[in-house]
Amino acid sequence: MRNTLPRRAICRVLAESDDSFVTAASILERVSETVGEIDSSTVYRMLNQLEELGFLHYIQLGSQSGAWHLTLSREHQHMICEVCGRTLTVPLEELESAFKSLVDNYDFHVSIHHFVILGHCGNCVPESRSAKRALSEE
Amino acid sequence: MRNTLPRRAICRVLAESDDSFVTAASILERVSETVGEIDSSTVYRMLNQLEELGFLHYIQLGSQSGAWHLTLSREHQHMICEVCGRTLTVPLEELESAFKSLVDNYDFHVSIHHFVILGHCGNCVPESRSAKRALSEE
DNA sequence: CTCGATGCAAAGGTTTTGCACCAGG
DNA sequence: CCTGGTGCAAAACCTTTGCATCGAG
Repeated sequence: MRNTLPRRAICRVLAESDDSFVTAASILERVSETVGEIDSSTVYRMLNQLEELGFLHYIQLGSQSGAWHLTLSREHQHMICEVCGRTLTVPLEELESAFKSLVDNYDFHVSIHHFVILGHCGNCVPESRSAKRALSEE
Repeated sequence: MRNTLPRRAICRVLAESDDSFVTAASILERVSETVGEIDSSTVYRMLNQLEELGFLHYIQLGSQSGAWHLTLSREHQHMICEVCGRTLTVPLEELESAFKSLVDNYDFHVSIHHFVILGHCGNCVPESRSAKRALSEE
């Protein structure tokens, strides 16, 4: 893998993301704020490469765009409130008993990096997708 | 809601889907096999209406397209093998203890209809997205 | 008759791909 | 050098939207 400016820029954004989710769009924006414009195809190619190498994991986040996050920390799962968008981090032990029974009873092995648990937090009332769309348009 | 031919056709497909996931594309295909071509915009408008009425729930399934499924049966959750695509149905009790702790400890309420649990089943070996893409192109 | 539903066409957003060119090693 | 990486442009794909028309009630 060659050491190029777009690569360095993307890696820096990923490093700064800590453990949150990044989208292709967010990377493009962040990079253009610092080292300047790079092409979206470069970002996608890079993300896919890093995913193949196992550094990133892909999930489908919103209704439109996908997101990636670092593989580094394996010990937790994410819960996202569908109303306010807040992301909660749950230690995996919290879910281990349930997931263990899935292996025992169904021979199914959960890959925690490939999905998030959706729901709503205590402050929020669940709404329909269209209601959310209407809200976000205001 | 008026009783029109496209509506009847879409509802029939949904009814026949039992509890599996349907995409807009799968509806279009199925309908065109029976009563004939209808427009995709009609399908999307219909699906969004049914979702607002609470008959359907939307989830993000593959990397590109969304999917809907009937709200009817509330008592289970879906697990999808990322390798072979098989869908397993898990009674909610199986997960209830874990999800209960999420309420107790995080005040987070899981909406089981809005996501699936991804992983791999006993027969399959997990692969990267790009490997899957390559496979599906063969 | 009236309003809601449809089909068509076009637009929007995300992601992928072909290609010529450039530059890292 | 030589291969891999880049930007550009264009395409593919899914979904939404504007608009004129049609038909259910």
